[in-house]
Amino acid sequence: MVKTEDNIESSNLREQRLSKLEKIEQSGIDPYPYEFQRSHTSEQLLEKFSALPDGEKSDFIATVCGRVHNQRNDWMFIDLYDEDGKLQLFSDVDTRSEELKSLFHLLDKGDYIGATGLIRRTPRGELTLDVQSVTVLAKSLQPLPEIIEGKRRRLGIADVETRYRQRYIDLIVNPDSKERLRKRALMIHEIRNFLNNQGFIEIETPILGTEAGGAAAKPFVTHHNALGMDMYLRIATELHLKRLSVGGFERVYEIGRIFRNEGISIKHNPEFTSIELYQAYTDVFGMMDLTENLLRHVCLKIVGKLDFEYQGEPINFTEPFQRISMQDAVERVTGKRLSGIALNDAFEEHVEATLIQPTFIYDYPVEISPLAKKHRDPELRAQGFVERFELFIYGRETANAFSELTDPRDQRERFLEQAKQKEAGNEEAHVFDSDFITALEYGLPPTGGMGLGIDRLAMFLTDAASIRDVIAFPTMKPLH
RNA sequence: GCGCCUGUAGCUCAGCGGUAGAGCACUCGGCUUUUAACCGAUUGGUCGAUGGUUCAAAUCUAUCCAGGCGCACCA
Repeated sequence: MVKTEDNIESSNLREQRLSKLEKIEQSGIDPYPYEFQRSHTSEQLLEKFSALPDGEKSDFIATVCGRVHNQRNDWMFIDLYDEDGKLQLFSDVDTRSEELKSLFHLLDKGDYIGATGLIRRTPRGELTLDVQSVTVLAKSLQPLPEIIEGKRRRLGIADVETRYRQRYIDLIVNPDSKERLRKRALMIHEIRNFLNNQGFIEIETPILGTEAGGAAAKPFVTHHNALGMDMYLRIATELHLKRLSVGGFERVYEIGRIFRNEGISIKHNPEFTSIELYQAYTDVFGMMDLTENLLRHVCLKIVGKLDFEYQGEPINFTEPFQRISMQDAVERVTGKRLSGIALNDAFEEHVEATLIQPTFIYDYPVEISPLAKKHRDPELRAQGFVERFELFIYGRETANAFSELTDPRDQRERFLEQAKQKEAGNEEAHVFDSDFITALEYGLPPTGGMGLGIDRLAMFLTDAASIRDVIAFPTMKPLH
């Protein structure tokens, strides 16, 4: 137990801070006030006074606010952070008012404060606000984590579990984490921009449904009490979006959350974000061009150029993406010309991991493509190929597209085949969606469709090793 | 689901059968126009949980909990 003159009695940092909080209240200050008017953000001040020479004072009074990240020399120097960045505050110990003295005594790193004062630049070149008054904006009861990096000590956290479970701490202390989420948001914004500018419309389709179709995956099951029935979280947006195509939306897409009841890994989170888009009167090759253009656009906006490093590996979007058929790709490595499931297995085993630079692999076996149109080339059609591509980057499947199957008779057969597999025990076989077939019977025009994992794209563009780094609150087991 | 590794102070870690340690943070004092400020002192822990072995367990062991990585499944 610590016994001080101020009678702060505690064996616990939180208790200490609680005690300070009470003292702030007792002095008539609201530690959790309702609003605050600032005159500038840190970034605005740095910009406004970029020409102020070292050691010069301005005659400008500003009011700023943010979180105290560090304090030196008995609150003489304070690093105040807002969303834009840092501004240093200065308060001379000798000339400090009594109120300020006692207030600083009750503040801690992590507290939110506002401050008003004259702007100057120190002889060492740091833009600084000479504190005249301080407002408490939120007392922080929890100490912020710090790490030692070589000789440098800084706010930070090494424990990845805490970073994911308590993302707010991660965001406070790790600028990189905040930047990643910012870039992800910008990326999604730019995808929408790109598509909206080409006449696409975004329509939301159901997440909750009576069956989960459109992909081969196990769904999450939930229950609707009033209807007295189990319902499923969607595993794809495909079948609903194509119904919209039937309805006459010629360019439609949805960016939304998908749920798949599968394992968790560095590349998999049970809920993730996909984009699927459908464009009438085009085919799988139209989708290749669109995908390539979309990725270039987004890369340029997020990274600022068309090449970047992912986990130390240079990735280049400058050149036209390579395009090679699955048969050719496999033959090049194994010398064998295969088809069907054997082809796909050989591809996954021998080729996939080698596709570091963006590569479109096209012409897929019909067995694993129940929603794609049979190949227009009679020979390839006879060998059981459909018009489909997947885009690989860094050995990972990044996008998936077809000439959409529009013949309701063929679609019925494909679904029947899937139903057989389901009966044979394949939990992940597609469900038979009879209303979808009815929709096709009303007529789906020739359509190209493409799907892309937003999280995985965000990983590439922000050089994130784990999908959890680009998801604000990744799925975690509860503690106890 | 399987395999390997990890869990000790607020943070980062050492200790690996014999009285729980270090640096930083916190608190106090000194000094101060600093940016890891500096100097000194104090404080702080049911060693992830529960059993077992032992005179003695943070240490050995079993089970469980949580996490990381790899494999499998998948996007």
